[in-house]
Amino acid sequence: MDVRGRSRCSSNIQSEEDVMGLKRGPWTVEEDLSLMNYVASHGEGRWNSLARSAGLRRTGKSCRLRWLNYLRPDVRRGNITLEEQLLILDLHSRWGNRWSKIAQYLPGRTDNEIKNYWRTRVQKHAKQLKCDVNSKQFKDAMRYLWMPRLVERIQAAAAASASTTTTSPGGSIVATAAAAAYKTKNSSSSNNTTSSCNGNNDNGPNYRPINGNLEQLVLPDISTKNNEFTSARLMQSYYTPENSSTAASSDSLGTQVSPFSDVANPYGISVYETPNPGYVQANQAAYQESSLFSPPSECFNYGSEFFQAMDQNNQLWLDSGDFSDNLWNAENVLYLQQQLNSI
DNA sequence: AATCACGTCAACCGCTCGCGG
DNA sequence: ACCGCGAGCGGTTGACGTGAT
Repeated sequence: MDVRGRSRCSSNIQSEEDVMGLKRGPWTVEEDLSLMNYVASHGEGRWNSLARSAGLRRTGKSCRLRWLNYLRPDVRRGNITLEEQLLILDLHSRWGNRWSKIAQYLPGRTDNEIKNYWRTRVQKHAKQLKCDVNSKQFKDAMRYLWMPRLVERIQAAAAASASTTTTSPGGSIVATAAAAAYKTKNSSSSNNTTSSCNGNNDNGPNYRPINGNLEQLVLPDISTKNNEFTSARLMQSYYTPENSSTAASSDSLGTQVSPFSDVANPYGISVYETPNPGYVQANQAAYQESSLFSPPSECFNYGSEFFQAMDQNNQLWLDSGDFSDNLWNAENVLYLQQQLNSI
């Protein structure tokens, strides 16, 4: 349990809330248990009345947030994996700050967590490079430098994992999907590369297997609420349980046990099970075509020089330890700054 | 040991949207 | 068409942790 002692509320608001009988700030264990027990027996929704009925001196908003971001059984905690980083970068390039939409493709991760990751990690790197996180330069640096390196790291980890027959921690997203989408997008329409960040391209990711081993990897549209069941079934067909390398059957829909439940439930209480949002596993081979991340030269006029220079600097991208930290070390940042400034 | 600076992330805020009356 | 309410979303805040000095 990681309830920190916070009292961030101003004294004025605090006193008003006290008058109203409402509590703010960090949740106590007792409050968590009350909320979990109530949701377990009555389900989610109608948060204001839920708060009252459960005897919680909290706003409905607060209850909803606490449940969604912390108490939900399938909330996944821990570091953002390389695969998840790749997905976040890719999906953010498509949708921008649509955190909840991005979170839909990272099972167990909340929009809040993804948002925090973006602000604390990605924006920090943009700051280091002295360019705006929304600038084309930074986006291209992500797309053609950061993400390819992430893919390489994922491949290396997968190879190492295969050789030692260990499994990926936490059954995390097998995010070759993002790279597969990359491949598809970059090879089919180079213009998308530069237009996908403005919100016009609001289609769902079109993750397809490059090698064709999997029958279908087009991620279904999960944004439509009135076809939730259909979407769930579709996604279930892409769902890959932890430690499995093949797509799972959809027969267990509705009784799917979250692969993350062991680490997600802070109190070890099984509240209820929901159809687990599926996720895509594309074949690792999707990455291995040499032209995968070659920047389409027509998309941005500095591409060839920028990236040839990168390729020529053999030492620059040699990674050890944490990928992102290594990639963005002082030397690399300086080099990137020089490249960006020369554009 | 004390202090400072910075990163992390849970929680709150304000706003928008959708729905029912 | 309008209104009120609940739900959800993105942005922001600030307490806490941790490493550096």
